[in-house]
Amino acid sequence: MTRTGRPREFDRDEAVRTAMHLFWEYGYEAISVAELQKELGGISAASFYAAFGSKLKLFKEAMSLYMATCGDIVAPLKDPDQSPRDAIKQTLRRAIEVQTGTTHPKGCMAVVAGMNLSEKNQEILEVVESARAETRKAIADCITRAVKIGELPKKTNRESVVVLFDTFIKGIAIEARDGISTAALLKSSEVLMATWGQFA
Amino acid sequence: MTRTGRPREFDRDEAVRTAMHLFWEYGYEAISVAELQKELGGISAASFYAAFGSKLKLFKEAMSLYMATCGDIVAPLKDPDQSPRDAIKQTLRRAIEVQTGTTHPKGCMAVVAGMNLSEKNQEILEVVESARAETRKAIADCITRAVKIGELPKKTNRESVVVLFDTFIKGIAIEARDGISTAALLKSSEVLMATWGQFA
DNA sequence: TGAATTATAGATCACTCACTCCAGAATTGC
DNA sequence: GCAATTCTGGAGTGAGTGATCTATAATTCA
Repeated sequence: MTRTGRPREFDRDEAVRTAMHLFWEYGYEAISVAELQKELGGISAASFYAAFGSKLKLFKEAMSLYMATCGDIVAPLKDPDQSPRDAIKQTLRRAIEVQTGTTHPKGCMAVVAGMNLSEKNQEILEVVESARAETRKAIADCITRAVKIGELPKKTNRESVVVLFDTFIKGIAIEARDGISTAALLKSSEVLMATWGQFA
Repeated sequence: MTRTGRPREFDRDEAVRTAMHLFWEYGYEAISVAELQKELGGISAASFYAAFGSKLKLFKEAMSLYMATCGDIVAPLKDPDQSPRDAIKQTLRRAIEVQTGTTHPKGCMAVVAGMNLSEKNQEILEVVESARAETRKAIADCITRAVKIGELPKKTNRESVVVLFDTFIKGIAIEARDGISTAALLKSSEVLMATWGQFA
């Protein structure tokens, strides 16, 4: 079933990817629709709204793309065949490598893209907060599993451990923005992981 | 030496404090001058600019106030009579208690207030980044002192330890914004501190 | 009292914001 | 060819942006 009507003159998927990078770099409010139009190939306002509906909808699409690609650092945590300890280790490594990467903006989009919002754009807050909650949930499930299979003692204060790792992961976003190197963050994550046996 | 001319009809210091809270809550760009005027007691634009010069200058004043008051979590680190370990412990506690406090916005102003900036306001970036760098520097000096006085082994990879604590502290800002409790963060900071002896 | 100084209210500046409308162009199905 | 459909450029929307202007009000000092 071919689509009728005049064909779009730009690649929609590529445009969403570009928009993701722009929102990631500047945040929702600090990148204007006019700038998006320009960066998306100099498309007109009419084309922009015909293709994406609104700035808000485009952001949601960009955020979904992010979570499905760069932002998917929690995949190892969900693998039931993997040891929880190794899974956390890998998730830390992935978070650091993505957030300090050079092929895209620094930091975690879920942390940095919806930080400064005026009253009228509070809906964006829900989008980024639920994205951040996903990561936290995945860590919590992993730690629960670690206790269940005996990799952590039964008496472990699970919440403390979850919050410890989650806080570190969220902090990476700021460190990356401040230019802290991949190597330095990886080493500090090793120090953090070396404490696994200490948890009580 | 009394000041001549018509006296200001609002309390300038209180206005800067109010502005600090607004910038802290919404970030630099997401709070407009018009809103600032309204919250500062319904002052006119003329009064605003006569008192503060510009939005940028008011932000700088607000940031200075923040660093001198709420944001001053690093004071313990600079006390040469205090054990570095206790100093770090106290700084973590202060960071958590301030950032999850209920008398002001959540999170660290240096982290959250200048996150989303358009090209024209990059000067704000320098302000917040240098504020964040202050904290990092204070931690680094403290860890150096810890090694010097033998509280940490000479072979300690200092940068890793500094980045570990700094990342955790910066992460608190995000956790606080996400509603993680003071208690949960304090417990996770204790878990983190329990690893002090592990550093190698 | 009157000059000097400073703060005020209110109008206004050029510009940007997200978004819409319209007429025409490019495609598909018949 | 022709209707139906979709996308395009360009003009334009009202509301909001940070900042300035003018005229006037309130104060100190002489």
